[in-house]
Amino acid sequence: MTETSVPTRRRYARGEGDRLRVDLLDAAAELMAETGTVEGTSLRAVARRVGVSPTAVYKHFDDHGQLLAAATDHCWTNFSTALAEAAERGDTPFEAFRLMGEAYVRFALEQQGQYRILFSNRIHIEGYEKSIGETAYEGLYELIVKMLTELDDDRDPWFVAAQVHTWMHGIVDLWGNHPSADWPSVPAMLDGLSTALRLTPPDLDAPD
Amino acid sequence: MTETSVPTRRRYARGEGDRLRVDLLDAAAELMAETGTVEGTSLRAVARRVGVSPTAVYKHFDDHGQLLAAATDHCWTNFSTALAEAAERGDTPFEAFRLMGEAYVRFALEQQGQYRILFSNRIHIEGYEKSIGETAYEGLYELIVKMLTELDDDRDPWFVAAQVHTWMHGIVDLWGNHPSADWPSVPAMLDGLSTALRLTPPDLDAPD
DNA sequence: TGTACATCAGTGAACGCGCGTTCACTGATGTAC
DNA sequence: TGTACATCAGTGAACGCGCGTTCACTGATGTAC
Repeated sequence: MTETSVPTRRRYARGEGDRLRVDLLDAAAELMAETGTVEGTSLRAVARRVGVSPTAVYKHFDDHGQLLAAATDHCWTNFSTALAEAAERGDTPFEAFRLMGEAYVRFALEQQGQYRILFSNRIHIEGYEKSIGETAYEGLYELIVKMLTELDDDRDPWFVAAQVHTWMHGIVDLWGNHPSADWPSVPAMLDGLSTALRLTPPDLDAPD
Repeated sequence: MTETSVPTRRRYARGEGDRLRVDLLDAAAELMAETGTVEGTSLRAVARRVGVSPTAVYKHFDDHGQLLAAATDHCWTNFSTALAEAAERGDTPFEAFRLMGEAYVRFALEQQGQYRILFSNRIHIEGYEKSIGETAYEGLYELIVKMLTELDDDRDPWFVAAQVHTWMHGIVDLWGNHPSADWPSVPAMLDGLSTALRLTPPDLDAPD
């Protein structure tokens, strides 16, 4: 049990050495996701998973911190992509909003480790100043502008976006960290959010 | 710089040895709060801060995990107390709700480390199964029951409590983890929450 | 077509460190006689 | 009032471990001549 069993890796051909960089990032993201902590992900463990000596990491990253920072960026890309793809499948902004919400919850629950790394882990790595997932946030902002327009609603879309984002984060983060507690269902909470923030299609608002 | 400088601690008198237990819990909570991680808080560091040898810890805790678990409970108590005290200062349930909300945000921002430990850190310590801060949650639940009664509102208080809690958590957690992002102000978000969830005093609801 | 050589993709041993834990101990102090 | 002793509140050295990082190296491979 717990054999070392290096997966008999073949070295990359001459000129393809940069591919190891990607392998290291994937492995680091996996490990960070499994343990749920960034700082607890050791350089040696990442190298071990790829099947390479710890020294090889230094060919691609200055030090441990740079490896972690790059791997964190890797997770941001995964998250933004998932949300953008979901939103694209909606025909109306309201549908897109709902699909995006479901994708958000799905990513947070299925890729719990990655989500935690992005939103529930303060990362203090020297030189790493990446702000909150901007691509994803811009997509949400645009959706909200469209919905408010259709609703003839003059609320500040930036404020509403902050409301949506904080609430969504609270839902999935508390659920992720306290799965045993007795929470309402996901659809119920998403419905509740749309209703409370008045982000439902116009025809459903009529019989108020 | 970074001198060892043991603070010339005097050993506790005979019969008072249990006080070291409390000292260790305080130091552990402090360290956990400073670094923001539970697992990263070493037994040796806790002992060092108290001014005692690592071995002394074993007189009061079975092992490293038990120390961390007990220190986490310590933080729960601090949090629940802060919220309960704030709520008591309100004359109406609506006032109490607002005060509790402000206390929640204050605790989360001022005692950021402690807050993170409670809500943003999954703790996997064998034998530690403490669920989410029940005392604090019961206080919130009761407040919501009172408010809904005064408002003649037949919503499920348990569902509304979950809405409030998830949203509050999302607000402070995102702010804590991404302080550089451009968020609305605390009072604005709290007002927005009360309004969206219709938890404002009855006389303010009239001119709808 | 052959061969010397620079380059590339790594390796392996070693370092000093802090860690959790165990073991045998020490020295002050209250209590029994 | 005196003293032996059990108890209590700790200590100090040692262990094996995984860590980040450094250093000198190795062996395959494409390229220049």
